[in-house]
Amino acid sequence: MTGQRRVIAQVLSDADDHPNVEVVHQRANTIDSRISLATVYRTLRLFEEINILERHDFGDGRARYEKADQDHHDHLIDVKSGKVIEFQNREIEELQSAVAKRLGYKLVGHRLELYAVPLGDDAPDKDN
Amino acid sequence: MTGQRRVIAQVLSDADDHPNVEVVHQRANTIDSRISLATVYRTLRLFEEINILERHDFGDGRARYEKADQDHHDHLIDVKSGKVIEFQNREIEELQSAVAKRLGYKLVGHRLELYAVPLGDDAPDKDN
DNA sequence: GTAACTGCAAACGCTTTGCGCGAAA
DNA sequence: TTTCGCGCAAAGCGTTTGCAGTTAC
Repeated sequence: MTGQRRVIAQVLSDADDHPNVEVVHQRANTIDSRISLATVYRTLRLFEEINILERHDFGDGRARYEKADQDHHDHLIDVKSGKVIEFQNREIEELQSAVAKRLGYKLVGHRLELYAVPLGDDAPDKDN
Repeated sequence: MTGQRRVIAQVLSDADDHPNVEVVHQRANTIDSRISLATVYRTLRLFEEINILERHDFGDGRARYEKADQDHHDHLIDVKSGKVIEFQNREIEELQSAVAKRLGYKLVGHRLELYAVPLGDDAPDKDN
């Protein structure tokens, strides 16, 4: 266990958001400025493989990470601000398994993301 | 409206799967071998922007396309074969809106993918 | 001392783009 | 004729990797 890995682990342990690799790199460098981007990539991948971290792809073309959680959750992405909110819904989970089963499959994983705008903030969309 | 665009439109109109760009390019070249990959990329993006096509990302790192459908559906991906099955489930859709609302949001889009293995085919996974 | 890890820079895979030629209207 | 689309090759972007030097143990 090297210093770099400890720092990167710390960064993600402290994070309460879903930082991408560049952001992890920046935060790591705040603690120790001698950590290269390649090491961040390598370490994040390593941590993902041993299930310490989860990798997500929220459609912006870069991977984002969070610590692998005890209890499963999905994500709602605020498309105005980019904020990510975690939620759980047992009913949806059960329906997913049921759908798979009905199609002759056993569910082994899923991806559910809700893209949404704050209520009361949804003026008829003028183009931005 | 050029010949290339007509061919590419045809290819996706005929497709009953979710081809990636390379596959679209191959199929297009079967009809007219003078269509470049760049044109395929440009045309698919164009068609997506005017809502003739939908772009998907099933986690393999390349975009996949299908014609924009009248009725919305989600996807189940057979992780053994890579096959993609479309399905609809009104209950899940409604629950998604409800979840968003409960969090103070209005749902504007979502992504739901089920990753699954064929029933009876799910032997305790030996490493592949 | 040895194996594992790191930084650097080069390479990678998918996608986009600048440019000059050619086709559509 | 004038605009728009095309093919080509180069560039862009996030990510991975070969290599030589450096660390952990």
